[in-house]
Amino acid sequence: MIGLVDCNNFFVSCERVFDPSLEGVPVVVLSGNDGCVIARSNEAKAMGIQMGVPFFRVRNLYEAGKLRVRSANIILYGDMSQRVMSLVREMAGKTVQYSIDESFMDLTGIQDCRAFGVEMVRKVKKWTGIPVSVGIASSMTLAKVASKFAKRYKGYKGCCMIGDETARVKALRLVSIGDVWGIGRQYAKALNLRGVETAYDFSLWPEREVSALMGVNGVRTWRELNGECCTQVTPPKAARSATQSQTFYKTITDYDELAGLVADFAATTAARIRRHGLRATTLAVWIATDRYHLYEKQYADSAGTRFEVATNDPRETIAAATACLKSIFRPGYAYKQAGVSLGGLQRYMQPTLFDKVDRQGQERLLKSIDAIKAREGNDAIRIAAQSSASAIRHNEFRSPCYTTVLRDIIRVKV
DNA sequence: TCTGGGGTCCTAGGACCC
DNA sequence: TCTGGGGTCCTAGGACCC
Repeated sequence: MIGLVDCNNFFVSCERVFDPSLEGVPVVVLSGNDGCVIARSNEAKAMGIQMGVPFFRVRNLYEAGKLRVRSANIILYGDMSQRVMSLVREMAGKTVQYSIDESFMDLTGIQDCRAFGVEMVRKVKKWTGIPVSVGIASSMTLAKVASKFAKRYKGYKGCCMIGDETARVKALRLVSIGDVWGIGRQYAKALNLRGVETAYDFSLWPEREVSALMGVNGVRTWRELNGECCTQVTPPKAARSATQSQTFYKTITDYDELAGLVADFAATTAARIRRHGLRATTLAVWIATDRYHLYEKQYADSAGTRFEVATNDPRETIAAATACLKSIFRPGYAYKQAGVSLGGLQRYMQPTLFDKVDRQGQERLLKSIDAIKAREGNDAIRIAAQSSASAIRHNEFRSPCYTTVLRDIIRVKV
């Protein structure tokens, strides 16, 4: 059997661990720049607040004291995630983390899967403060379905298992096709048009028709709903690309200001892949004006380039990103978004015959920079071209980094 | 009705996920 | 006034090869 552990309303739950006054009341967590709602407590969901809704649409609720609000604190959530996931690994053995708040588990060999799941829910809550749900079934897609039921009905004590054919059919009849993992908005619409309302309707379709409409991924989802296991719990492959992008709180018209931010993206993305021992062979830069303000002059473009020798040196990524930016920047526009993406990531470096860079010296320098950052903080050392993207981020409702920054550690009154 | 056949590589765009 | 950010995979089509 395959299990899925899923943290309930994860970002909100993290905030609640350190601020119990958020317990039992409507809470939302906002995206970067406090743009839109990216997590909701059950109480906030019950008020009808939708995922992804712009904050200004619900700000009145906050001002009326009916809604509590937090800016996203990814450092805190990342650390809490590690605590939960390491405990899950310890209990289940073979696991694969699927996202910041979900892990799949291979439960082969476990006698009483449901009892195991119930115990996991209890233990994770007790040890980390985070409430989780566990879904168990013969395939990943069905385990996803099961975890939704575990959340929906209190009687399951946090763990639902789809263990036989009767349970499978009963469950699929209760799930709308759009709520199935792998069926997004477009396919849900297309399927509704063809008379498919529930996951069960879909599971009865002939495989040929599924294949014609949705290709190989659709067939995989269809088979998994029918109980066949098509995806194994295997370690994730190394990342193939890494991106950093930002929607700015204000618009930017000045080239130098934009170039400083793009340089910062290029440098931090390089640092990120370096931490994973990866190098990039391609780089792309994109910029765009405010797509929501159509009465303003619109412009968006991107440009890419290729590295002769795969690199994770911020000096090289900054130089490449700056050249790309120069080729697409048009004066007279108010830019609202920009991003840098490194692609073709690989573990090895193949030097070329005419490479002019001293690669060993480069490696030594980068190691020294990383060591200084590790000791003195991320902002202790930077390339002159970089400005600070985080400095222009707007976060009105930021909570402290309780678990990762010493001065933010929680105080207990005596 | 008719068009050779079999490949590879790259890119852009579209679907999906959290 | 104010609308996120980070990914994956597949497919179709074009350029090119023999």
